Amino acid sequence: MTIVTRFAPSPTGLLHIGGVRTALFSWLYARRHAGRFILRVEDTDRERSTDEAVQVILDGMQWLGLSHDEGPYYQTRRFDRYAEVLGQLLAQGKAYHCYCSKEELEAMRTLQLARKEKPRYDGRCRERRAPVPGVQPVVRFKNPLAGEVVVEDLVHGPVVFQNAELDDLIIARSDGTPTYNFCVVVDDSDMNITHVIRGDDHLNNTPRQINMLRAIGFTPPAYAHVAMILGPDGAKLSKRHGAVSVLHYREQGYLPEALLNYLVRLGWSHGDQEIFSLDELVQLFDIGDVNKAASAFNPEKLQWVNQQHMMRASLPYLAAILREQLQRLGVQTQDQALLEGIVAGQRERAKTMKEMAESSRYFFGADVEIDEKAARKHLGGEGVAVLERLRSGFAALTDWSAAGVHALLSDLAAQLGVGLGKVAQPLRVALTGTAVSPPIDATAALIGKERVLARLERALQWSAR
RNA sequence: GCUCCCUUCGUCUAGAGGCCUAGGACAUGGCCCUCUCAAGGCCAGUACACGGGUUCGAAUCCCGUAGGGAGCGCCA
Repeated sequence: MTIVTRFAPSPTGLLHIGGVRTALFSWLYARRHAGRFILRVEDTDRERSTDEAVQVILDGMQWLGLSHDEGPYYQTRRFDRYAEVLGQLLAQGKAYHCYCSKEELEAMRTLQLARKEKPRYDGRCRERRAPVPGVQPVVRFKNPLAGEVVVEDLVHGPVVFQNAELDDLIIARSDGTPTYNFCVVVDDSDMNITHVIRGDDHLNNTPRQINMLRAIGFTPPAYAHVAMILGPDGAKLSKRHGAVSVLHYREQGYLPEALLNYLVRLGWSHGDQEIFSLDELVQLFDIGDVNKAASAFNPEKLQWVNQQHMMRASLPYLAAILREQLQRLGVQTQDQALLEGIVAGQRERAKTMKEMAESSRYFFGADVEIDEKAARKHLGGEGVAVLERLRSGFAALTDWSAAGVHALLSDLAAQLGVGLGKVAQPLRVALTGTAVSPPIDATAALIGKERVLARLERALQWSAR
């Protein structure tokens, strides 16, 4: 049997990391078993669904590389099909029209709550024969009255629900449009979904869906309900710390494979391994190994994971991302060698590609902005003499490479009888404007002789002012 | 209120009765390396929610309690 999973987000809010994680689990499970992965947009709530949210889902999935084999399907384009199944259920007496008014229903609920009962529809229209004039009825599914439904959940194990706890839910509104639970059931059945992997907020819906699935003659799929992601404070994820569009992470300079790696480790592990390539995940992931408990989102660890991936990624790949990030800062460049050189020098001192771009501005443009504090510390006093010696030394340097620069610096330090730091720091401030950069020999090599000499000159001017 | 779910370091997790005086990772502190900052290496502290059982033996099994979460919509 071919494994078929799906990711079925509703575009009523922007796709965030919680959704991404369930998408990832579904995708991984399908890939792991050489199955199919379907993308389905559950947009039946026309009031709250937005085109922007749909776009974020599409763009986000693409950025992350979570490719689908089918779809995207849109529920709003399948209304004819839902109407067809609805008609069948009605004809077979498995669903019925309910003429209760919202007021009537509301009264019923408050009464039940007052009696400390679980609010539920009492089925008063179940056996009604005659329509009520002037009332557009809703359609309710006739849920079994007795017995139990067992959800064989892949992460929770068997979960038992009593049918007596369930009521006859509305599957079509009075305007004829189908509701969520019904659409899901028809879709999962039509699309031959074998494994439903979703948030555990749906666990309570599952017995109803199983009953409906059986009513339309489909063997229910396997289910796996995964816990949600909490904010760093352990509370529900909010806009403050992560309930933002996934694309936000792209803007912030995170690598898609790093985000995925971080997310998969929330509730899943493989021994002591922390860093995984996507291929490894496809090999190792199993939905049955996922934890039951919710986990908190930890931005620091995400950063660490991101840097680990940066240190492992290829130079050309990172160079392309760095170029995009630089563009956001208004720096345009096509110099591939320079970009790769920067990546090589910066990737172990930046947590994100955005941070790398921000701390690499001195590789571009003619001048650098000199940081006052760093300049005061390194460009004054004995630094001046160092800078002057450097100026003449560099002017005469023919081997313009990191090794060549390094040789010059060590010689100078030896001549002056000081440590390398006494030479390197003034030079660093002169070249980068700051006291922090990749190794100064490599940095100087990347910046180039012409600009190095110009910046040395300018630093000397700063000292003399 | 009712139903369902969850509970190991601050955080992510390992752990499927003896290997656990509970392992790894992030974060934190210290040391080392070092031209800066990092990266890397080493070291340190901090956890089995609580209470009862079962057992020669429990983080692991059972039962309660507490705490947290979800659902109970003509929302998805």
